Amino acid sequence: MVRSNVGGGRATLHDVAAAAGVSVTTVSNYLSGYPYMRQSTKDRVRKAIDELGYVANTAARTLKTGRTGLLTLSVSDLRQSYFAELAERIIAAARYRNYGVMIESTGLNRDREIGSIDSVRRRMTDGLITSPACMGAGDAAAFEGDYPLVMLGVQPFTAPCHHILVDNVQAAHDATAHLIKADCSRIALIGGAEGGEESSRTTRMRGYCEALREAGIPVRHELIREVRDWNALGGARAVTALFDDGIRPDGILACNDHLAFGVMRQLKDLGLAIPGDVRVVGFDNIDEARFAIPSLTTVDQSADTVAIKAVDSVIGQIEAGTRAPASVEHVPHSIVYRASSPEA
Amino acid sequence: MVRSNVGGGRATLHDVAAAAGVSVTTVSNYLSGYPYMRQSTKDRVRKAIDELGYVANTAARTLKTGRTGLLTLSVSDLRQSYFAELAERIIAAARYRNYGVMIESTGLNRDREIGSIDSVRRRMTDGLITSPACMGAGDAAAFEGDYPLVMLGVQPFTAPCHHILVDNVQAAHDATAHLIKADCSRIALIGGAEGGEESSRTTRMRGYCEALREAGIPVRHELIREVRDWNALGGARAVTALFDDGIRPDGILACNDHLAFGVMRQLKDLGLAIPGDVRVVGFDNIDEARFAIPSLTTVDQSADTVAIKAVDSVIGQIEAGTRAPASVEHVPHSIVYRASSPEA
DNA sequence: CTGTTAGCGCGTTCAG
DNA sequence: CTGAACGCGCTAACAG
Repeated sequence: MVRSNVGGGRATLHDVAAAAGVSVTTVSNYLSGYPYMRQSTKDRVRKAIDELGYVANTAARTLKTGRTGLLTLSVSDLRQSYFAELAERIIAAARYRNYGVMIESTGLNRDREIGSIDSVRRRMTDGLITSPACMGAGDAAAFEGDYPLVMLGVQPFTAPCHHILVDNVQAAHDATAHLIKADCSRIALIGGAEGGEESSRTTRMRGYCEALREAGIPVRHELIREVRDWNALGGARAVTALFDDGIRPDGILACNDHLAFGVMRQLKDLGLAIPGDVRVVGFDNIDEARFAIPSLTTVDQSADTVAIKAVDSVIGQIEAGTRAPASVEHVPHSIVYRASSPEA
Repeated sequence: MVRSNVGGGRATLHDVAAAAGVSVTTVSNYLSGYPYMRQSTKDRVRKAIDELGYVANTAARTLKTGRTGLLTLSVSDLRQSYFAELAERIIAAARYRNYGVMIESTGLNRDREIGSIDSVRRRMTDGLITSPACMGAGDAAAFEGDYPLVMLGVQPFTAPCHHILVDNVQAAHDATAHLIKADCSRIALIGGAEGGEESSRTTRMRGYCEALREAGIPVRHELIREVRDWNALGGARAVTALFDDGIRPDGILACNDHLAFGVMRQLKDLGLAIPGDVRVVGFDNIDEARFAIPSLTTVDQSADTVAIKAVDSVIGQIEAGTRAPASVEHVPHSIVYRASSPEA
């Protein structure tokens, strides 16, 4: 019978020791699985622990050991399905390793992205996994330090840490090549950007251009549409703009799945068939992509692999007591073929 | 010039005190905004802090004060947009109050739902906001205790704490009444359940039945379809099953927006017009609902209000040092009219 | 206005 | 195999 005296939660190691008629060391040893102990002692301790509903105080342990058992995950917006799915997997991977995850949502705010290192600086958390979206080329220094850190996603700076991401240039290249192979010649890119700092926008743009060039198709800038907010509305508007400009693409590569959903919606409203008149490919392979109308062909970013690698890396650093050397690790990507653009 | 000695993070209050030539109390006072201090002392302390790159150690403070500045949010699956949006808002509300949020994802596992109280039992976290989905009528005792707790969503038990939720019966009633007012007479309910423990499924079902009865429309059980997983696939399948059984609804109330997306997809594939042939109403008002094809009429659950109330409540309890008395608080709901079923 | 001091609860020596 | 004692870094009395 456990007495959950959670709130008033008195019982301390001393109480247990007193109740069991042993010393605190003995209880501590018992708790950490120290083997050389009389069975009768073990039983007494176990009984005392149960009766008192003893639960170790994390703060005291942390103060002593320097470990909180917590990780910080910093993303820009959990409402973006990609991040929600990534978070879900990171929580699962961390849980498996007996770590908890504190989530910081920075809402596309550079200062808050930088500020997310605070939780580890204050030792509230043992390490940081971050995916900044608004930091500039000069911001690398913000991450200088020796605390455990893993960086996720394309960045305009060279992070002084382990950096995990898919090869966005190659991924966009592959997706574009797929459309070309399916006989598309007027391929639009929704969400790409021609200039600005290195980001998903620019790298996916580069892959797109590369693939076109390799196929001998000239890059037409009217086909490239920047979109600020990568959501369905942005995708729909981009299609409208495209058609308003008299452009009739036969293939569309959207920089994420939400954009692709909006693209498909607008194409349908214009009376176009997918993939008959226009093929559509997205990016991220979020859960909803399977259920879209039609189901969406998309680039899988192996969020699961990223999650596991990120958690392994940061915990490895925690256990090693020092940051991993700077390095870039590309995780594999793949195209998931569905109805919006079947494999050619 | 800040030396970010995060990892090796030595500098302690004593170091700062020594460097500034004052005592630890003075530094501590300075840090907590104690007003009665000579400006020159303040300056010396500030300077020492900057030079040493001092950052307070949370664990030590926690050990002393008993507060971690962390909340636990426990949900079943962050990939469900409703929870992602709720989490985002709870993080924002907590952040505003200078609290961090640790997220527990329990994946429809009862034991893990119960286990989510562990983080507060171990005092790793100051309070818990939880939205269990798999606990039974007999599980109320699991939440006995005096720690700060807020329960969210319909539950089969009377939670011994502050419990925040929308009135699901009334909400489903309103949604159904809206369809009736729009001249629907064969209204299907997707995701409702006729039996089983009290849950969103059964309460929404009750509201649906009530509204029909009030309008003098008999409840036809073939129109009610249980769906295990409330995602688009489930919604699409339910529609298929409905039509396979020879049933032709003219209005469909889906128990969440994802179901509604699948419903709409399947209706379209069957060549039916929305809202012309069939009107569709969802539940939750997730962000994507605005962008669906057609845009989705849905019941808004005021996730934002829930988030703010939940955070306020749990922090209130933390500050009061005791759990709030058991109480049920209904937050307002509203129907957001969009293209899938415009206001009659 | 500032300094001294005693714990918070746990892990970890070091004796016995 | 077990017990006593110290200290992690900070806050809060309490003195001065």
